[in-house]
Amino acid sequence: MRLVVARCQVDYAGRLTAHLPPATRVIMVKADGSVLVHSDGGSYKPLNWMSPPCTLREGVADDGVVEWTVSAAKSDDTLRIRLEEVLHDSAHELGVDPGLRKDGVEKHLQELLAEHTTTLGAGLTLVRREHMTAIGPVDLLCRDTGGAAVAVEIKRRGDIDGVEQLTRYLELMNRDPALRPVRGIFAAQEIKPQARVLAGDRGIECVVVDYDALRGIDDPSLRLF
Amino acid sequence: MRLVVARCQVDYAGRLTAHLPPATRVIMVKADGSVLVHSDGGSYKPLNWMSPPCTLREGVADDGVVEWTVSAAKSDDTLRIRLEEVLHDSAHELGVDPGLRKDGVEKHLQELLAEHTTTLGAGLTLVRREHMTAIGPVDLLCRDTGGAAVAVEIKRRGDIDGVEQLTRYLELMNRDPALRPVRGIFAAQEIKPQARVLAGDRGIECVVVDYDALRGIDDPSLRLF
DNA sequence: CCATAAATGTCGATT
DNA sequence: AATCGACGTTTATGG
Repeated sequence: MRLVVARCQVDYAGRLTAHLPPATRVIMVKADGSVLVHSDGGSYKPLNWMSPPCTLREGVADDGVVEWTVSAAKSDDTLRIRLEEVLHDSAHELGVDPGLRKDGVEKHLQELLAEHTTTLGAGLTLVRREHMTAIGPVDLLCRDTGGAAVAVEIKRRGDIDGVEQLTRYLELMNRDPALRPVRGIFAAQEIKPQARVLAGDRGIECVVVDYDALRGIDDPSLRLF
Repeated sequence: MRLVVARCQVDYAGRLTAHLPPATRVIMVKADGSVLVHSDGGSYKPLNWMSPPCTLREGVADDGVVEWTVSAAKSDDTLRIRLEEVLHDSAHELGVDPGLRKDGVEKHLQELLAEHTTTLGAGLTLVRREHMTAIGPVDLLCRDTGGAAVAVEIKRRGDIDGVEQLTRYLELMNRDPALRPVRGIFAAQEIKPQARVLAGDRGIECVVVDYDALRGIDDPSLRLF
């Protein structure tokens, strides 16, 4: 890992073209050759970058300024960095990273809801998780007290896309005489207004689920701090 | 901007929980308090991070190890970094960045296609760009040689979402007696097979557009290098 | 300020 | 390798 702080100008040409006027920035060159140009604000996204696999070639422009040309290996994407004034330049041996362990995403929410289907509606019972259809798996297939099938789509954030997805499943499942009629439930920690409206128009019920309550907010073993 | 290279352990708790075992990494602390933890590989996304607005508090753990606690201002997201061994620590004044200029995204593609509607189909003429409907603007509204309305949805990458979007517009527009019948064209630089199949099923025509050809690939003033 | 759509999205899983 | 869906998405844009 090489860290450079420099007054620089950057140009990118690839899927789009982009230009950064001269200013002082941090340039990160990773062991795999990838390059990140960061400013002192914004969030984790660099102003400009080149993803691996790529190669860095150091050269000198016509006016004598040091210039890096970073070229992608598979496409003709190119990043050109003019280093007008280098304020810091250091290299560091980092080694291979053991990587990140995650917990708490949609899969976990699905597991919890599968075990607590009544959260979605009184009397609902689970038939199976990941019920397969021709166009993909439905998160939960349930039956209500009347024995009718209920397809459940689970999202962390209930967006319009999720409603469309569930609509496609329902359309398909309702062609199956063995299942018909199938109604839909759209379950999420948060449901966007537009998604709610579309769901209503499609006769799909919306349920907002409380992840922390399901997980058991009082269980101290699940809290890090 | 502060740059720290250190053997560290990181824990995040917020919308999910995540853990990084001890290893040497680069930690970037930006002027706005945001923190990025980078390894020596991967792409531009940090292993862990905290977005602004947030505050960094430096403390010492029970075992004497220096520990940073970064807390988000608006949520209770927390990032905890145990600095087991600091190999490098430097601070740099960067100043405000003038920002990025971009060119070549969807809007530009839409401008180009608006001026060259025949690329989408022989005899097509433009009625207007950004034709407003109750659920949002249709990229292009055209008429064909027979005078029938044609709604065009433009994407850089033609995905299933875009087909769904156009479908919603068409459904709505076909309820309008003044426009009916309206057919659809899905235009993109690249169209995914699944999107193509769905479009076919909906009676929507797919057109792959060559951005470079439209822009005029031979115009040297548009080439950076 | 809230809501939605785009992104040089990135990332992981699965075909 | 290609495709698909999720993401602590982030970021820009319009109401």
